[in-house]
Order: sequence, then C-alpha cells, then structure tokens
Amino acid sequence: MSMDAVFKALADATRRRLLDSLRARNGQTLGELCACGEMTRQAVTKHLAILEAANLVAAQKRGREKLHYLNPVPIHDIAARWIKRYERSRLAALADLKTRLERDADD
Amino acid sequence: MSMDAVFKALADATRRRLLDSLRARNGQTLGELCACGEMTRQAVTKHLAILEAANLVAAQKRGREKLHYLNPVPIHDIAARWIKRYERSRLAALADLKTRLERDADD
DNA sequence: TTGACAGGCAACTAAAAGGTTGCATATTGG
DNA sequence: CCAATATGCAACCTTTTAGTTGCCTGTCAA
Repeated sequence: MSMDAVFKALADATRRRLLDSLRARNGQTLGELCACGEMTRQAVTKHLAILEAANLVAAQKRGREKLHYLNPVPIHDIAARWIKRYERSRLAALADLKTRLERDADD
Repeated sequence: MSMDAVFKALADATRRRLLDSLRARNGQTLGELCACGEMTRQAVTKHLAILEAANLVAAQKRGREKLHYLNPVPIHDIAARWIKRYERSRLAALADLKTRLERDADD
C-alpha cells in the first residue's frame, strides 16, 4: 500500500472529517456519512473512494446499504515509518533553529 | 498554525523529499536543494514556499544565499494531536474489521 | 408488484496544484 | 566596475482535484 496515497487522502479536510465521523461511530452507511448535509452524496462517494483506495476505509454491502469501517493501520504506519524519523531529529533541528535565531538577534 | 496547511504540505512526495533532505543536512541553500536536478529551481522555490507557509521550514538570508532549516514541530503536533486519536481507537476498529471479515467468510 | 429508498455511474465545470519559461534583482569576487 | 552567481517575480500552461447535475440500478416493504 503506497504511503503517498495515504498522505494525499489525509490532505483534504473533508476526508479527515469523514474519518473522524467513522472513529466516533464505525460502520456508518453512505447516507449517514452524508447527513452533515454540506455536500452532495456523490461528492462524499468520491471522497470515500479515495479513502478506500488508501486503505483507510473498508466498505461492505449489506442489502441496499453500504457500511463503512475505519482502518487505522495506514495512519499508524505513517506514524511509525515516517513521523518517527522526525522525532529523532527533533531536538537537533530545534537546536539549529535556536542558534540561528540567536545569531539573527545579534545582527 | 493551521493543521490543514501541514497536511497539504506533506501530501506531495517532492516536498517530503525536501524535508528528508533537510533532515539529512540542515541549513541548505536553495541551490543545494535543487541539486537533485529533477526539477527547475523555480519549482523547488514554490515547494519551499508551501513548506514555509506550513511552518515546516524556516528560511534565513545570508548574503545572496537563502538557508533553509527544518522545523519538525508541526510534524510532532500532528502526531500528538491528530494521529494519537486513531491510536486510541486502533484496537477497537481492528476488532470491528475482524468480526466483519469473519461474518463475510460465513456468507 | 410497485413505489420509495440507497447507492452507482458518467459527463461536465471550476478552481487549484505543479511545473515551465523569461526576465529582474542583489551580492560577491576579481 | 563587471561578470558570474544566487535568488525573486510574474505570466503562462497542463493536469488534477473537488464538486455538481442527471440518470440508471438494485433492494426493501406495503
């Protein structure tokens, strides 16, 4: 699963809100996820398709309804494989910024 | 600082590569960051502007050069304020997925 | 069986994103 | 001073993205 698809999926505030909605209540139908009424159903469908492609949401049909389930694994993967690298360099980078700002103050 | 700007800045693979480059060696000039040669200088300038707007990079002019410094704080903030929420719900969501998949197998 | 309900598909539009070219500006070293 | 170097600015182009409208398909319940 490409990390790029996950980053791109998370880039949109609407999609992050959809994930938040599923986190609050998992297994919602498309209609329920549209209930906020800020968009057409088709727009939400497209956002959900992007989230599914990034493996952040898994969907299942039940009769005429489609249930959506949050999959937090890709988010965890990004935290573990990408963000962690910046944790390590955090103190060093902050020290760099600090000395730079102090040198600025001297000018 | 808006979290949305950070997410959007991280959505592009080129910008993530720029951050990685600064993580490897902090304080690089624009010219050095262009050295990979996969893009024009102007394209890199635009990406850096987006990273600066998201507060992921701080820049300082030194003579005719512009030095760029990584600021990992917004990345840390996203990990702490957004991703952590999905850590908490991780086991519950995985359990949901598991039972759903098992029910699928029964059909 | 026949509406009403839930969702899928496709074409279209508008705006934003990514990138380029060309030219201007400022700094440095000889 | 002057030429080379390092960067900035603006117009332009192309592709992608976000969203819409209109219509079609499948399912449930009276």
